[in-house]
Amino acid sequence: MSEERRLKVLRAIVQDYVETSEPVGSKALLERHQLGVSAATVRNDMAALEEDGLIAAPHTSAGRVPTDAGYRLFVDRLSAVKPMSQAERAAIARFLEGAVDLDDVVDRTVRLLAQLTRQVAVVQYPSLTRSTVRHIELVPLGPNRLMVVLIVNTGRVEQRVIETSGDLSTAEGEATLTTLRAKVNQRASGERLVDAARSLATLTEEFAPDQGDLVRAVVGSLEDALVEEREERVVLSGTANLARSGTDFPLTIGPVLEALEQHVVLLKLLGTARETTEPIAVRIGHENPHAGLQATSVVSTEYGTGSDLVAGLGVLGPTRMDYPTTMASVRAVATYVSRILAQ
Amino acid sequence: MSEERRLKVLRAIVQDYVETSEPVGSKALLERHQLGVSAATVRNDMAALEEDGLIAAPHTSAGRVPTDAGYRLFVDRLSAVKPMSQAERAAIARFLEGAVDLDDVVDRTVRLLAQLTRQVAVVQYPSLTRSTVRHIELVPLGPNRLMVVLIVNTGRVEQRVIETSGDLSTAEGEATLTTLRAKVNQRASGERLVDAARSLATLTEEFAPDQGDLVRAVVGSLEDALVEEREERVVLSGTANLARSGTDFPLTIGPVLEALEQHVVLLKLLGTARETTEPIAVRIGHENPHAGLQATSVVSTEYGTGSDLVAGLGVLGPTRMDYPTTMASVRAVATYVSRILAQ
DNA sequence: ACTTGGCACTCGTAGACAGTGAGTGCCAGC
DNA sequence: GCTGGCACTCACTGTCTACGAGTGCCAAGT
Repeated sequence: MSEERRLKVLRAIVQDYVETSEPVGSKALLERHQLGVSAATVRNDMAALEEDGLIAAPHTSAGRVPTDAGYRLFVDRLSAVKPMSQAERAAIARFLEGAVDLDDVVDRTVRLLAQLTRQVAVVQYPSLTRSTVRHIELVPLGPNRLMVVLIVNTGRVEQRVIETSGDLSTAEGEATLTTLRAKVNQRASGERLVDAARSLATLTEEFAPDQGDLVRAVVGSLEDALVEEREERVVLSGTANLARSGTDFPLTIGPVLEALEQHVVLLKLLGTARETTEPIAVRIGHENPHAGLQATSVVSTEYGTGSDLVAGLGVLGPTRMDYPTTMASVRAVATYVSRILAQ
Repeated sequence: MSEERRLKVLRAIVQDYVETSEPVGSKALLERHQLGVSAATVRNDMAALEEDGLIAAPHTSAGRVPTDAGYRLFVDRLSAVKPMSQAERAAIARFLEGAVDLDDVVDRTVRLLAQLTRQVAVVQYPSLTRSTVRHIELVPLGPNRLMVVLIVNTGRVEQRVIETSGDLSTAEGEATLTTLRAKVNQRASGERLVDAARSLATLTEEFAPDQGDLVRAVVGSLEDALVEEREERVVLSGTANLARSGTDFPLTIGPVLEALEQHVVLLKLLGTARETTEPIAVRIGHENPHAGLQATSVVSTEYGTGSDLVAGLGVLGPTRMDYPTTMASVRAVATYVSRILAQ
């Protein structure tokens, strides 16, 4: 019994099932693929595949459907990422190039990805980890309220509002603020975020004790913003595609939507993309940690400019998904958005 | 035939249908409400109501279901906003008070609203229309790229990146930038956004012709940001509730999700809230302009601090919705978030 | 002029039942 | 190890029936 032909059969099953979304039987397989063997032989192979847990029958005497393990094997060994046409690549590039700022880049990326794959697209905001501080601004909002604005070289802006104990509206208060603004920028500008945080920590010493509270408050809030990496934000698009995906699983669409609302879950999904050695990570069905996503697959990858700016991006859809083309789209979009970000 | 009793019947039908999500017949109505009349009488009344287009029968010999017009009458004349308990109000206030910045306020608001109403919540970011400019920062990102940051007194930050023709990295370029930064702030700081835009328009005259390009570019981008009110952003939460809402309309959930992704549509929905005189606007079924939302209702209102800071907020759900309690939740959340924003 | 009880009628729903066909498993032969 | 053949299993479909919820209408009562 040729191992090779068995895999061919598995591949044919996956392809047919993805296309028709119906369990595929031995006869249908013969019609649609030139396997050069008879139906009975295919049946034997299918029995073996079922034995191995790669396919399963929903019920007696229906066709077979790939299991998660079957998809996994298909993705790992039976498929190649489908190359995209030159025209498609050009269209992607053109669409992304119209972006005016970082928000717009991310926005366009996520929309594009959703449209290309006709699935739910998830894009993480570029992380600040390796970025540097461009500028820090302190804006008084009232006698006891101060807004701290952190501008990063990638174009991201972080803002915090803090309550101060001393009165800022007095002449003395304003003077302190001016000094503080200058010193903070002197220490932090141009530094990497982690370094800036470290450097700011010792700033309190340079001020009189009675200004200590204000300085501590400002520095504390900056450290927060710098270290906590709070801007681990994600954007998503194409949720409507979930409803469209065949009569496949409109029943379990609820849990999926719930999972999508918990951005922490999405971040974890995209984060694990970095743990693999593969350029494109695929997580299939039960391989997903989250309970609501066990009927879905996630195709994700990294994007960004070198080691400077790294984030994740990907799509989520039913396990019955066209992996080769989806992977191609994800890869292409990641490539081009990285290029745009590099300017 | 007492007009009054007929309305009582309509109210009973709406209430029962909202609760059971099944067409309600004359008999069931008698069991659950003390109407003091017989089934036959109720039937006559129901026939009259159907004649008036207030209720309809899904098919012969099933119960009746309210029409959009029926809900409308119910909301306008047959129901009162259900007051919330002191404990609930306290819980809302406590939850919102934990917010650390504007983003967080909006985020918490939308989550809270979704959870309270068990529906899809939509919150618009506070609009800048009446706000004033706090500060403008010009940050060079490279020899030919400049980031313009606009900080508004409400705490919002807008950013744009522009390409410049002249080289900014020369000494001369930096000097121009410094001057420009000073002049721009001098003219715009403290002004209302529209006024600032007007005031900036004449700025070009103060610079040498060869700097005109740069100045024009910066001013143009600021005017964009100031006038275009691009930060008409909306956030939403609770989309998973759509799936849960009975076996009501999981069929048409697709179009709804699509509509929700088009933020322009949502903005328009919230915007029209301001056109009514009612404190809380209710748009029912076909009253919605968007085709995908004709099976849904929107309950929305304004929030913000006086005339200074006004935006919309609301929830969206199936037309079969508990209007009195939903309206109560929307009103309460709007009240408290306004209070928080007023500080 | 309403209200009421009664009654015939309509249909949607649920259950039973048989027929059909896709698909399988197995076996004997090549 | 492949192939054709054959019996078997079930899901699916369509039809038929019985049931019951609910209506519309009418004649009688207040």
